[in-house]
Amino acid sequence: MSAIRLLVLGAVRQHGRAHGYQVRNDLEYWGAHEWSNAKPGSIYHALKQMAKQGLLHAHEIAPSTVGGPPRTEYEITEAGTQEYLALLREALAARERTIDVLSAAIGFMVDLERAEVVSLLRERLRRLAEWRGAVTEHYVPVGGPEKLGHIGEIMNMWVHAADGEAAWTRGLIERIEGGAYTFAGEGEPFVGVLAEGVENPYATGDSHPGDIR
Amino acid sequence: MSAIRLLVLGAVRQHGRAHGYQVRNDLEYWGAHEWSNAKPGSIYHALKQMAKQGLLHAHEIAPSTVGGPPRTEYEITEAGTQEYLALLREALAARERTIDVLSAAIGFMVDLERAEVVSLLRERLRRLAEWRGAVTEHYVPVGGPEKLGHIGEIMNMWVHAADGEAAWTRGLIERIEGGAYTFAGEGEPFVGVLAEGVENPYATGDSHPGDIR
DNA sequence: GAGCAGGTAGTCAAGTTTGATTAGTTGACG
DNA sequence: CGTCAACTAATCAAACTTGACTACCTGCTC
Repeated sequence: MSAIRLLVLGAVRQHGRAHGYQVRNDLEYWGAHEWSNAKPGSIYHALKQMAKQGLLHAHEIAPSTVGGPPRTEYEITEAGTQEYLALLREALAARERTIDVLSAAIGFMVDLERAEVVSLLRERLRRLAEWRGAVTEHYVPVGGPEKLGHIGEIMNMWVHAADGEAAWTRGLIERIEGGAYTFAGEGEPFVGVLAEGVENPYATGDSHPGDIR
Repeated sequence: MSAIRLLVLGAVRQHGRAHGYQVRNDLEYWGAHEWSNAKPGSIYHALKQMAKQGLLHAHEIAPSTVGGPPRTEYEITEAGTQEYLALLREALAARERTIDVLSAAIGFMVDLERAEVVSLLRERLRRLAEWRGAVTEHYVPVGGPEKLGHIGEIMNMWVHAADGEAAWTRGLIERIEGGAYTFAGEGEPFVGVLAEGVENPYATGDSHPGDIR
């Protein structure tokens, strides 16, 4: 799974109704162009594709207000909401290799309820542990580990990565159980999109740091 | 950069001359189908593409020995070797987000000289530190970090990941400087491909662990 | 001796991603 | 008043990836 569908669905959903450029702006606001494949082409493609699949409803808008090319506004459908929640849950629980899907999922996690997020993160821990076991047990050749030579460093790296991720996940669980943040059904949600007409303080300025991706 | 070009170039190079199925088998032997996008389609595509670009030389082989579809054997060109080494160096030095490129690079690192590998890994450390600084400094909003809400967890995750990677990299540098493994120009190289006719002890058996990718 | 599991070698269509490019509008400056 | 830079909005071709599929042969079993 790439992060793009999750990001686009999440953006459209928070707006209620949004056209491609708005989505694109939100993703830039979130810094997604730095840590995911959120290029214009991918975003517009994802919108069209998901409209074709019935996850979004496309409204053709007359090219009225500012001129320029005709715009299409999208609205999330019931099927789209289901898909969004499914992607989000899977992203939180999966032992993902890429940081982009997990980043997106953390950004959207407050769309779920507190208890569910905790249980998804626990599932993540379980899968990390399972994988760690599989790597250490399964990839050791018959003649003992020393037969592996430098190849053993690959497994070492994986185990290291799994341990690091697990530690971070445990920390996050603790903070969430400790009452941090505001989740679904707990009142005033966190506002994560740009209001129309507000400038983006995190825009892709020249001063921005080395390519984060 | 995806890992596939590096993997395919490395495989062809170790064989001297190889056809698609042989490359495919090597990658499976290395477990690459578990942690990279090394599907048949991608492999054959990469071979053709790189032949078109002059990185590989394609020899058409009569469909002689066993029947079946006509095979093409590939040989790495001078340009291909240059590209391979460039990809390898970049993969070792880059603060990569994906584990697949780095896994491949670790597998091939002994094709370089010991001193160079160490210096590339130091460069990697430098870039990790730079990135860490950029994340902590740049992504803090005007009103202080508490304004970030749960979004701050994303940066927290990145910092965690960077620290973990740096720690592992330092460990690897230490082991290499301590004399571990056999690098280019140090005699008998490590044999990393299957000889023709030898069965693969790590084949995709049913007993293999949960999807590692 | 029919047929079926499995190995060998590769192709293909559909979907996705990338990077460049188009095309119009607005603001700013000399 | 022209024109140049930047913004808004989107498209396109080319490349890449995916998962399923073709086709052929060998060995084994019922």
